[in-house]
Amino acid sequence: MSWTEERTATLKRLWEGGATATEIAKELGDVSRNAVIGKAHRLGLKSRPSPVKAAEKKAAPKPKPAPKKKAAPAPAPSPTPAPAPVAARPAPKPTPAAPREPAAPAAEGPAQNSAPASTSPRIVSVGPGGFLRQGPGDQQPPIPPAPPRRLVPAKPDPSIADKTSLLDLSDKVCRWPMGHPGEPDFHFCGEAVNPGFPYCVEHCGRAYQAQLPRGSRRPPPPLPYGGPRVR
DNA sequence: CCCTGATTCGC
DNA sequence: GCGAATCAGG
Repeated sequence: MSWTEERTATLKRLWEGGATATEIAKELGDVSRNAVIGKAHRLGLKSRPSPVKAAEKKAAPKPKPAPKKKAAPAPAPSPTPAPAPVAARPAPKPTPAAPREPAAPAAEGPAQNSAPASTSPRIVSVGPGGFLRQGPGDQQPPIPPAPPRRLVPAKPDPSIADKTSLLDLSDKVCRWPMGHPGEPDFHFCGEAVNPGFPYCVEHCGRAYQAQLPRGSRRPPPPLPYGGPRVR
């Protein structure tokens, strides 16, 4: 297997979605965990909470020798002592007081909302999944929109004749994806939307998770697809 | 031991 | 560019 456009996109989506390299490899199939990691790095994605990261200590008693396995190059003792490597390390100082840009809200993904907005939220009611339901004249979504990822056009297939295809989407029907893109039966929910949301009431509950108190957060943000079947 | 991601390096 | 082998932390 090669890294096609689609496989690469899937890798990127899953990687950024927090899936482990093993999970991604399993999902993609025909690739090893190492392949996934290697590809991810080549793509520029990198560094999600990794176990081996604390490679920084004031006192570094472990300079990490040369565990070269193959073609161990000779130390090459140069005749010249090569002294005075003066400006070796300027000690990069990345400006600790990095000022936050005025606005850079991650508009998608499991946004970890922080500020609890102390002012009264004017909540009308709360939906099944804990999302905030709004009144008609109150059209400011309290939660960043567009949780779902990209919509992939499903091939015209007779098996989905009765299903809601990409072309059937409108502002009135639930856009929640059912199944995985590319699969023959991939379609959309199609139920009547919860007013003010792109999804029906049921899927609003999945798309908009209630902001739980710190410490009681559930790790796996339920993505529309990309992992084990969600339906 | 298991898991994880990071890195290297021959291909 | 790819990924097995290896390293290294939890």
